[in-house]
Amino acid sequence: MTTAKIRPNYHHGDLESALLITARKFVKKNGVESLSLRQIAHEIGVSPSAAYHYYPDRNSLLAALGFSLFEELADYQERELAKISGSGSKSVRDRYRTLGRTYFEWAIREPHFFNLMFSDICLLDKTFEKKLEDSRAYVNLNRCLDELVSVGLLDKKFRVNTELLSWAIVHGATSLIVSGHLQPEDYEKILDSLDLLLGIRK
Amino acid sequence: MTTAKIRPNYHHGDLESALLITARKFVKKNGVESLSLRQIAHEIGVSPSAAYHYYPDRNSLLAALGFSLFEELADYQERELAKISGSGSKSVRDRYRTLGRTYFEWAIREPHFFNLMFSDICLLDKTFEKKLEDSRAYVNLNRCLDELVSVGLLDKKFRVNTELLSWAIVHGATSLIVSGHLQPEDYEKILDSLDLLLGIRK
DNA sequence: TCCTTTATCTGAACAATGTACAGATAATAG
DNA sequence: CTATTATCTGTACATTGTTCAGATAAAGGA
Repeated sequence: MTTAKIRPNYHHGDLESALLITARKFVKKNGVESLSLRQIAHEIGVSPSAAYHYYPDRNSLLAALGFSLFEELADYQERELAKISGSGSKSVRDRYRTLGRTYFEWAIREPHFFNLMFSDICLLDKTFEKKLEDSRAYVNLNRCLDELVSVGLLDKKFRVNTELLSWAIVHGATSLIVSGHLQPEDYEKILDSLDLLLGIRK
Repeated sequence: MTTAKIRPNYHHGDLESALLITARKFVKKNGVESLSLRQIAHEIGVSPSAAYHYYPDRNSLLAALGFSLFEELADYQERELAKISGSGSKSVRDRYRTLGRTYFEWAIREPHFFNLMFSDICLLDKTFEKKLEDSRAYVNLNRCLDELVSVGLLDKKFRVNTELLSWAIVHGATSLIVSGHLQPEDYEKILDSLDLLLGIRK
């Protein structure tokens, strides 16, 4: 339970994370455009300008939110990965599929989050570029591809930028579906088309 | 009475397309967020509310702009396609590559356009879904894939949803690069990785 | 030609927004 | 207990999207 504050006005106590949590709720429901700093401040119970002590402007708050959403996605992916035990050929393949499936499903479930994460709002945060190699989702993908090699499902000489290709396919399908240019059922079609080309039978 | 009627303020003549043209200029320069109906109206020389005679709100103007940008992209693609003559194996393969390359290059050159086209602003226009089959870019892609089959570069039995797969790969790579999560040089890496998997040598 | 109708645009107004800034208030350190 | 610092308020300003009554020009009919 939260600590009972005698004075909820001055010194909120944890305004910085309260701003993030409330912003998350607003974006989740109505998307980035509808987010209003004043509404957030009102909901928390602080003055409209209180947020400026933690974030220089509206976009900075949104960027911080976007950054945290990458962690959320990785959390979800790792939770789903954990459900698959073993290191056999079938398990590794399942894990590889799961990485893509979770990416897609998460975006379908929270399209507003997905749009924020890949909008130019999160672009101004230059730390993103450096963080790519350290991104948990990216690390998990690379590890999974290495497992595919070690288990004999992917020849070592073919493992050249396969993490980029995998990401591009899953992200492309997801993005086109989230933006309404393709239908949700097209996700499976796209992966099946690739499998067919690669000579993989289900 | 206040404004001099020397200049034809009333009845601009072609305000609807002037709005589109000016909106295009603003989005091209600073993106969707920065677009202001009042600035547009001021630049054209009409009152702030003049636009509402042609578009019910700001997003409708942006959606109309986004729609026209799909045509612009198709124009550019067809112009580049026209530079490649012949129906031989090499020409067809060149055309296929060109479709992807132009998609990517266009997005890199006009990232704000690309973002608008695949934003949820252009989602509310329900006509988009129906127009997919009629979209020139989509038609060109399908035609090109059929040519790949007829020229022997793609076995007929593998041509299942390959247009969706192709689009997803190119769009995914492009989107990740435009959003700053990958670098421009990754586009070639991704296509090369696919070629390697498919056993295609350059 | 004059009159009526219709399409097009203006002007003023309103509520909401992001943001800046001076000062009030509470927590903290000495 | 006092001085300092971090945190938040209150006010203010410019800008925005949008509405709406009415002005103006164009078009059509007599």
